[in-house]
Amino acid sequence: MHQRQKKLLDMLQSGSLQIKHAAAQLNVSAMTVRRDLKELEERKLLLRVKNGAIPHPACYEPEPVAGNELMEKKFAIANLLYENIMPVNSLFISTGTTTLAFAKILARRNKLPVTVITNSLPVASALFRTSCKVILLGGELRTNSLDLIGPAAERNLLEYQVDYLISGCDAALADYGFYTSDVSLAQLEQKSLAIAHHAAIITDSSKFSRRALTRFAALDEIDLLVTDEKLPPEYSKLLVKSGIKLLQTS
Amino acid sequence: MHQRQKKLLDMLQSGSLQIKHAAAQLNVSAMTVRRDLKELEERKLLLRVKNGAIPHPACYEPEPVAGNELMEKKFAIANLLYENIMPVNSLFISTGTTTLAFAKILARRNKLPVTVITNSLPVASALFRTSCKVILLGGELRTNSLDLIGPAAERNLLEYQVDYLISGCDAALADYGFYTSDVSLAQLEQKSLAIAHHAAIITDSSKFSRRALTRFAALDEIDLLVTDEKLPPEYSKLLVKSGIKLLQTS
DNA sequence: ATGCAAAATGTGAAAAAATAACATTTTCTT
DNA sequence: AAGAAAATGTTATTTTTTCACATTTTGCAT
Repeated sequence: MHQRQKKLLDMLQSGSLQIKHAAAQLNVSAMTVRRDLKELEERKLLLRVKNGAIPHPACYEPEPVAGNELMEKKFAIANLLYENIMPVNSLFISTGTTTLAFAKILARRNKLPVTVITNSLPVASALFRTSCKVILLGGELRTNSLDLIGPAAERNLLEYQVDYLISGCDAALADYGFYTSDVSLAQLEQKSLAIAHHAAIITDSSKFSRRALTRFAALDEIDLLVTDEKLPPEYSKLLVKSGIKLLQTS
Repeated sequence: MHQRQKKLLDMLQSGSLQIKHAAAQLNVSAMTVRRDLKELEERKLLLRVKNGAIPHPACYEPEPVAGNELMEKKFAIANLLYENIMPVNSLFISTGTTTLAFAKILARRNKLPVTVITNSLPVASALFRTSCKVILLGGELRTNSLDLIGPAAERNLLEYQVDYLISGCDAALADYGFYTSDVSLAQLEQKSLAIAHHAAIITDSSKFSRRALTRFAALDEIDLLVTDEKLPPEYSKLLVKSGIKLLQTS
């Protein structure tokens, strides 16, 4: 990396950076600074804002949001869940983009003191400075999904009890259960089922009829499923027959 | 808050927001959206970027400091520490703004696989997508300082051993020791000293001759102290006499 | 209801910033 | 040392933002 780009990152460390100021300090034209900032932004090292740049908010989302359309659907689902389970005293919110959407809705709508246990940094951060008390499981941080899994997280989990487990899934019902593509995560999900009085799964309908690596829950372990309106009827029947309360966005 | 502003925040939840798009969707002029965004930005609810806005990224930063003079000093100190202890295999990085500066330097300069244990979310997030393996202690999240303290964190800590402890302090040497103003944090710091082979404290010289609530370390428990050039000579002598290696920025 | 004041919103001009295209300088290779 | 390639600077163009002011809406007292 160019020496000058390193200096730009240095300047950024103290919070933010203005193009004019940086150009003067480095004795180059504003255009050059712009070009550097553009390159550094592409490498996810910073974020350009009007007039300059700020450090990359790496924490904020596991993935740099791609499909807004799907996200809106997820928020609708999360919102429906919120309206149907609140108020509760304690929640476990698992890792995932749909569960993160739920956390954000909780952050904005809930004014009561709720204890939230989570293994996801984005979820914890979404509840930053809200009325929620947040307990984060410890363990090894997976830096792609920004969550904590593994033996340490599982040990921590067993010290708590919650009213509701909120979880997503990568695949549903293929052979009657809920699946995730990560083995260690499945293990953690299984243990969270054990500490929760009720369990809800939120997922968009595209996950049905898919398969994924590991099953973490059988049908009768789940109390509530929230999804969108496009769920094929054969699945609805199956869910209802298994005693799962089914909610769909309209 | 105005209904429309709530809607804007809603749109933002899915990642980002474009002024034109939002104006069309809300049936108002772009100017009105701009005005709303400006107001919401002042309330720290979002960040305006070219053409729109993104959610407020400061989630993992304790304070959204911009252009802090003291911060530059902290980076100089942290940098000096980096040059003197690296390479190591494992580190415990405690919570604090100076230790966060160290984490950022580590993130940028280090290319080797280092295991970092921390109780600070900002530190964990600074090491996001680096060669470092990050272990986060579990426990209750303090949402002001974004760190984890308490019994759960302490229990977690005891399962590890590290080469170096990196810690800051709120006060130093008043009656020969290192102090913090938070009792639970002091307790955690004491335990981290027990699991570390070496201990370093990084702090600016303004902390000397101050007092703070709780002592977490005696002089002989510390191996290395890094501070700036303004440390009064009587303290240097005292430190060196206690066998502490002293480093000062120039 | 009516009129008035205050607030909110819209409009177009002006300023500022980002981009693009092109000119110039520097660096590297042979 | 020449030429190509890369980096940087300059200027023009486009886009975005801001500002000032006109218009509409809202709230409230009469």
